[in-house]
Amino acid sequence: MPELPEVETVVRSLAPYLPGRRILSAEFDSRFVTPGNRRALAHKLAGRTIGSIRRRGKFIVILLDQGSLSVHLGMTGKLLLDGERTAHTHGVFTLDHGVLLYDDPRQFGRIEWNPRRIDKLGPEPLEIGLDDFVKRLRARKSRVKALLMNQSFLAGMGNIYVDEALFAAGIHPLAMASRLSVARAARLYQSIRETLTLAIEHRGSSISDYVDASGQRGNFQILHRVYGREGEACIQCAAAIRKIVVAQRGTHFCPRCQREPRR
DNA sequence: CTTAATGTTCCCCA
DNA sequence: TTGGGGAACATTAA
Repeated sequence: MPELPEVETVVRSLAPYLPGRRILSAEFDSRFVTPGNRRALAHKLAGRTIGSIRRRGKFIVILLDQGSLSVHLGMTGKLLLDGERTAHTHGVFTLDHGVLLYDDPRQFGRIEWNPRRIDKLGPEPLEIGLDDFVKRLRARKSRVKALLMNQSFLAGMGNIYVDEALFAAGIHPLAMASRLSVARAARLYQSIRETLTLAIEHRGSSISDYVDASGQRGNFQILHRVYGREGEACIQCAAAIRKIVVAQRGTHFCPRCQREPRR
């Protein structure tokens, strides 16, 4: 469920409530979501006070009075404030006021103490400068779709927003990054910024079950122009949207607006 | 019954 | 060192 706009929305929905809260106790029951010693993790969290909550790439980072906690929502993870426990609730944070639940059917998400994975993330797409982005992009010999999904190149983009940004930029997902002109790379930079900014304004995309911490769905899915629209008419040229597989992910694009790169 | 799903990591190969 | 391809992780819905 979560790419940058969804994670940002979750963080914003928690920010008014979490800072200053004390974690009275924590419980974890999944060896996938919380690999390692779950009781030790719960023990480290008990008694901690939450300082702040922020987003880095697709990670939610909660700074504590001692140490920090990171939550990655994987594909189906949810952080819910005062929500109902289900068969897929794998984390429970009992606070001095309220309860924070981690719910994740597929258990691809991770809850980690002092995470080091975050150190390997590339720059934030809404913070990197144009020149830096263009230079980094054109230095890579990789399909542009695969590159934008690579979190060490750029942090936060996922399958939905890469497809949407490439459509907005008129770039084919199989185009080689190193062969994009400076002008086309610059257009991609702007398309990424506009797509992500608009998606955040619409509180993210709820394709199947994404909700923020208060259980509210996002609305950006109704504005998707290629993702999930295979066979439907392109909103710009009416050609049928095509779906192929790139980097093992369903990839949607307009064959007319995003021309096949010549090889 | 088979396939695909908003993600990441690891292994093998070029 | 870089990048591509495939498998794996667990669950559900179409």
